[in-house]
Amino acid sequence: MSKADRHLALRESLIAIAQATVATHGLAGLKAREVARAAGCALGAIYLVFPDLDALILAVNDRTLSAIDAAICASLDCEDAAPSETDPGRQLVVLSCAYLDYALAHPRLWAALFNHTLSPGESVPDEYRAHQAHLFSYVEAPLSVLCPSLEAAERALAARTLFSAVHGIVSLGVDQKLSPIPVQDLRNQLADFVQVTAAGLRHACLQPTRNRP
Amino acid sequence: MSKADRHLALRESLIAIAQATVATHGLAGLKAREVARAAGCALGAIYLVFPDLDALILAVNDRTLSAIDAAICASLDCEDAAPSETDPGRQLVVLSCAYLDYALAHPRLWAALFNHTLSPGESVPDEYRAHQAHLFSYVEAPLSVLCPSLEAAERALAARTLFSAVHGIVSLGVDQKLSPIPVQDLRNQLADFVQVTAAGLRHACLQPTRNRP
DNA sequence: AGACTTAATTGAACAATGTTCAGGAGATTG
DNA sequence: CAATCTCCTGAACATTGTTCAATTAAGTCT
Repeated sequence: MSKADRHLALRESLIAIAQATVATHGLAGLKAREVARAAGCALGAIYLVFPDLDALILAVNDRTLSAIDAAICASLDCEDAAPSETDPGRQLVVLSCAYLDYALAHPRLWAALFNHTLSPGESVPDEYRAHQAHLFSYVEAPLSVLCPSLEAAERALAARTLFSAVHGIVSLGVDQKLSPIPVQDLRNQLADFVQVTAAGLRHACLQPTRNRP
Repeated sequence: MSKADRHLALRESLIAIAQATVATHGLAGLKAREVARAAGCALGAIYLVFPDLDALILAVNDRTLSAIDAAICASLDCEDAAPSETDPGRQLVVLSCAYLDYALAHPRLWAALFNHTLSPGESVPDEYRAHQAHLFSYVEAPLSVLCPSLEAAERALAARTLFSAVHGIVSLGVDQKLSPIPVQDLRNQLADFVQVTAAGLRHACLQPTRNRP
């Protein structure tokens, strides 16, 4: 086994262990010594693969983004016995619920995406950004049906906004600091909200009168 | 000066110093020794006033919630030369923009509200929860005009959902991990989004057909 | 006022953490 | 086999939050 191979194998091992740790104990439960022990390597070996623990967390988050992407993709495909859902509003509801479902199923991995604040001066890798953009792109398809008149740049912006709104509902819905809300209520609120917003969007794009303060 | 007074004075001092520190350096910049030095007290004195640093952070966050409340209240009152804005959609836009403006003006204090995850087993104080509920209540007034048919509980839930959506747009709008978006674009997106959703809500509440997956 | 008791406050010590780097272990070469 | 070089180790360091024995201050009684 070559040096590069060992390097890669250790990298994989560390990411897998960190992922499992974050999934069960959250970001705060990730300790360098624990990871090293679980991986069967020396403490310092971590720093031969990652510049610091932040980079390891970033790698875990990258995996999480992939998993969310896969979950959303799957929700679009199988789509509960109705093979081709063509109503864009309903499509957006399906997307949103898939996002919510992932957050509920893997709350700590999901939280790690947003709780982790990178050290000052550091910037996220391009691949990470690409993953985020890919998630937004799922929103763009129904949006272009809803509002065909939008330019590409406008549509991208609107997709980001809509995604952010859904994220906010999910985020504060599962937040421990807010009064807890029953899961079914949360799901209903999210679905209704997306449906209403889709209806509003369809209507607004036919007669685009903008009212800004 | 009685014991209780000194206690209270030190408490005030610690909160003020912590607030200033978080405002300039973020949550991660809050160090027990720094705070003690700035307050002119011993390291251990902090723990005579707060059980741990988390409690101090919670106190700072409580102040931030008050400040946001005040900012939102002010935005409703002064309302750019138009003394009585009666359109509920516009009212919601004003509220949202006030929230965005606070986040932009005090990004680190605002981020501290959501980045801080409380230790397992601990729960937030009731006063904190009351502050959050009060923020939601601002949304309820326009909402009850938009959808008069809603029950009180439904309206409270809807207000929470709408607040969460706005929060999400603001949150991901200022997030360093997403590609940066010009402030003016963000403001426009937020205003348009709220307006569109308000229109959708008004329409949906006249003929409440719910479509859930 | 002075001696004694009680309470409040201190900051050195502790434990837990991320990160580094002098040195050792093992492979490669002459 | 010695010399050299590469890779890896884990003890040591710096920085944290938190505690608690020791010290100082406050109060009380005669």
